[in-house]
Amino acid sequence: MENRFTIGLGKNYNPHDIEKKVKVFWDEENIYGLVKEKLKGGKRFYFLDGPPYPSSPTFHPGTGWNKIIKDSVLRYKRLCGYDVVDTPGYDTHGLPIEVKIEKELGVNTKKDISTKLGIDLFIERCKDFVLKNVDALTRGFKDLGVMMDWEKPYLTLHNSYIENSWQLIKKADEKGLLDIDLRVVHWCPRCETVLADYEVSQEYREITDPSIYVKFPVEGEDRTYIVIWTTTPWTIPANTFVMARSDAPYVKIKYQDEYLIMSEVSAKRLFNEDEYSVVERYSGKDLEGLRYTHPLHDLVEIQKKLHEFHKVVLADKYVNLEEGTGFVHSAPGHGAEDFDVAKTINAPVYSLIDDEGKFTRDAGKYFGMYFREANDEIIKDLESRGYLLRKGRITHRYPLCWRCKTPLLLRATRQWIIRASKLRDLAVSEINKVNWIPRWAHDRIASVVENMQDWVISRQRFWGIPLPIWVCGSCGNRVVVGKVSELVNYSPSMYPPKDLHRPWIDQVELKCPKCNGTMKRVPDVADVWLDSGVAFYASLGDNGLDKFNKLENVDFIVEGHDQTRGWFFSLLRSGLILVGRSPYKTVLVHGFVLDEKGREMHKSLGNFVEVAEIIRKHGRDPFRLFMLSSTVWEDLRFSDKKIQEARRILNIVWNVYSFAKSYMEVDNFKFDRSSIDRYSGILRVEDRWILSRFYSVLKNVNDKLEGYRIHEAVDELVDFMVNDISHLYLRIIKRRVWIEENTDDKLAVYTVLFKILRDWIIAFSIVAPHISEYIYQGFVRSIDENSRSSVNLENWPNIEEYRRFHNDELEKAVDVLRDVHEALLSARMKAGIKVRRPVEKCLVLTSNDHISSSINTVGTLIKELVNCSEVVVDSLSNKDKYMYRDVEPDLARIGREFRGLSSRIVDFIRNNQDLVINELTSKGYIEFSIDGHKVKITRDDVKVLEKFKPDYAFVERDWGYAGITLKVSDELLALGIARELVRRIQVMRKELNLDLLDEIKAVIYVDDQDLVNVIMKVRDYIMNETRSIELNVTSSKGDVSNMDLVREWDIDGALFIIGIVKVK
RNA sequence: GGGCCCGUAGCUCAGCCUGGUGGAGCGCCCGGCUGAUAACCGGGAGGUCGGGGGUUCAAAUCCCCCCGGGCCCA
Repeated sequence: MENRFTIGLGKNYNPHDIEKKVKVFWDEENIYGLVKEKLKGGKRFYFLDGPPYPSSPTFHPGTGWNKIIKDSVLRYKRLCGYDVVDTPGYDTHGLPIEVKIEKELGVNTKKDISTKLGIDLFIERCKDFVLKNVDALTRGFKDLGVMMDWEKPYLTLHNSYIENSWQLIKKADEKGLLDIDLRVVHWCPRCETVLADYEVSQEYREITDPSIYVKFPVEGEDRTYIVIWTTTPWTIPANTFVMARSDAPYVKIKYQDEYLIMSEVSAKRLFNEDEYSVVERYSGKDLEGLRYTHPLHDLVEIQKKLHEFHKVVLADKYVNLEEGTGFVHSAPGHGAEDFDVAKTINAPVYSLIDDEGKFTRDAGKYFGMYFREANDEIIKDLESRGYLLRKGRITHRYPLCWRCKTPLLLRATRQWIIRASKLRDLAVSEINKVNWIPRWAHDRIASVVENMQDWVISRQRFWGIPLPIWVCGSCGNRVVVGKVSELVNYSPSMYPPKDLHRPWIDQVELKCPKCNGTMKRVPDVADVWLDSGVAFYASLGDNGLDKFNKLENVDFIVEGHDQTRGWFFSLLRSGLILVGRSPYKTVLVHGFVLDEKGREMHKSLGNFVEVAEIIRKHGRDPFRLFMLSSTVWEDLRFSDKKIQEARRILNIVWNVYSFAKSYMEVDNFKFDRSSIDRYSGILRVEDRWILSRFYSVLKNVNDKLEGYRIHEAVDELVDFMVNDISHLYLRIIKRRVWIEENTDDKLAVYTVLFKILRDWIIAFSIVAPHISEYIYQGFVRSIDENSRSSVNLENWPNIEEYRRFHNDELEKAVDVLRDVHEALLSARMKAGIKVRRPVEKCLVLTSNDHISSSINTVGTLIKELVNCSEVVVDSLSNKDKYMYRDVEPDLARIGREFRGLSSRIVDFIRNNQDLVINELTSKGYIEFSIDGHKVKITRDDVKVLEKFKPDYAFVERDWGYAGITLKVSDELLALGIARELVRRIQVMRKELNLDLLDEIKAVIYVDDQDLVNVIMKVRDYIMNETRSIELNVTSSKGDVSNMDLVREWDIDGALFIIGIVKVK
């Protein structure tokens, strides 16, 4: 049945092959559908996908990481029996897409879209573009093995989504939070729309602007001026007043034949000391109300209305003395601070720039000029009138439009806002109820929330959610619509448009309930943060809010840390407006994918790596393992080498299952659930250990996954497979499974091994689903006939089944075993004795009770691993049995101290070693006389060396010594040679490509009758190990011509000729 | 300018919350294994734990300052 899932010896791990087959299997068998069916009615787990922006058909590796993290969590929850909400989403509206379509169509202005092209065509193109990209992205995500409801994603462009989103605005209106207000906003004159502060901050660039000092004539005083400084001459026509700082020192100076008023520091900065003289001093307060005449009042129409406000206004907050003149020229229509101050003095707010960035009629002479291009003209006019004090250029950081790189301008406009600042306190308390992982994510959102501002929701564009606000042309009454069906209430004869986008929705006119007048929709669309912010209920389809209320809250979201200020915040804000609380319970934050050097990956930097390319090169599972091993909330450095490492780990996984499968298959082993009980009485220490160990691993993995510390859980799983199963357990049990009969002992091993391997691969499927499915099909299903049709239909391993095996002491004993094992191998190495050669005894000298009792527990394993006949634990106090001490005189010291007597003293020490050592250890010194001279030797004059008796090889560790005996009995020698011969014959079998079960006849020739006799003693052993039905050992060169393979071997200097032939 | 994260072996990173002789993998050098074999095992070299100060018997770990990198915001 599982031809396509072949596992076994000789089959290598090939990710591409495996992944392809598994994908076909999942599709053909509709595994996703079966999983959904299985989980239907289970506990709900509401996961909400942060919708990526489909502006391109390919995605960043970071987006891949994002989806893979989500996938691992969802897979875990499904295996645990949760009926998960796994709808993927796409954030489909917004200007970047409009800009792309504009480029495709070759239109440059907003007006072109509405007049020449037609909004309907434009919207259709946006939609087509988005849907095409959504398709491609979905294929890409699916290809990574991400299991979500790809057939039914939520798109913010769906009618149901738009309709759901309207409820937020309606709710805001009901709560009295919706308003229309004059706001100074960043405006892109090319896109002709407002930008949110958030959008502005993304794109500051160094640009060069004029830097001018302008003289504003003081009213009623001859040749006297207030001096201001600006880098935006185009705002001067809109100047309304001048701000000063009350506590700052100002001066009136005489410069040439004029009088200039400015801050004291700026005078010093602008002029040399001998160029001017101070005429009068003021503090800012003294200057309050000082009136001036606008320098271009006769050229600018609107200035006629502004004359009464032309005076000095105190505004300490907004005037800094480090730059400029201490006077800030203020145009309330073009500066946020100016706007604030204007309100306090009831000054009017005029913006002289229109949507396209051109001066309006109010600007008089400058009417029709583009704002930045008017700079030169304005400077020229100021200069010709004698009002320009200085001019220069300055390079400074200036905000550009992040989509089209056009320099922005500040402009007062009427915008729809939601007064979110009123919800600030609620927000602060709500974020404390959310589980932020890691904890510092809370601090980050806190700093965002504490500054929560009113939310400008309107955008003057096309491709977005239309604001559901209708205003009456006659009486100004406004209506906010929360559902399409409500439209009919206002206008019974009306058919709602099939598509709720502009321009179709614009044609819907309602009858004013107050005056029967005609109500038209406001032309704006919504800020895209409204789109994604309402996803917590809008993504749930028709009547999303009702469904959300049933689910209670979003259980889990995870996005990159850039989304703190983005989606996490916008979801929260929308939740507060609509349901008065945080809409999510747990937030996991993940890092960014950077390139190898830690720089951001960008196509423009040339360090961008396509996901498709990674998959082609390494495979999906290695990529997933690599990403899921990385600390979730820290940035991840992309690295080919690390992916290869991940692949190597998967290769070990593969080899373990391949090993297990080969043997279980040969023995026709079948697993059934009761067998673990049947064999529990005869389990060996290693079996009990690995079961206990798996309990501990499972416990840690569960804890870590519940806390979303995914990378730690993955580490734990991988470490268990590589270090506990592959490196230790398999090595220990190898001999037990080589036995040919189906002994209970072997069946017990198989049972333990199978159970653990089955449960492990189920757990691992959340990390590497393809190889896990493949192994589940090729290994688990062929040995356990009661298994499910897919690993995805399994249950998460039940830790309770392992609890009774938990034995902490045993686990610690095996830690000791590892330590001692390593020390003993090191001792063998020191003595130059290969592991293949058996030794008589392994010795452990220690006074550490934990070490000695542990060895008593696991001593049999040491015998197996170190290849010795006996393990002896002895107390450290008995070490004299194995070692002796030498005293080595320190010649330099003794020579210096005793001069002529030195050589005789040295001789004495060397000839009386025992005496010297005893005296030195008991008293710390020894006295004797040479030629009647009294000599006192201390510990410092000699070195005491510990040496081992020649029969032993020891190494030192912090707990004592580990060693082996070097004397070898004839029997052991024979066994050693046997293992050398076995190994060579195995190599030859391999060379002939023999099957595990094939039998051979063999002949061994060696020109030494003694060796022949030795070998004859272990002939049976050799035959058994090599599956030989006949073995001829001889010292006479016989006939080897009918052998399949003949080889010469050099073993410890003796020449052996071995021939083998396969039995047909 | 502010908030947060990171800085540990040649490279990539654990360890830090809860102070007690600095670890792993990769790479390198030497050796071994050979019925998992394009796999595996052992040994070795390699660290001023970014720098400086403080607390403490004891600091990679806690506190303060500084330097470098990143993210978010001004």
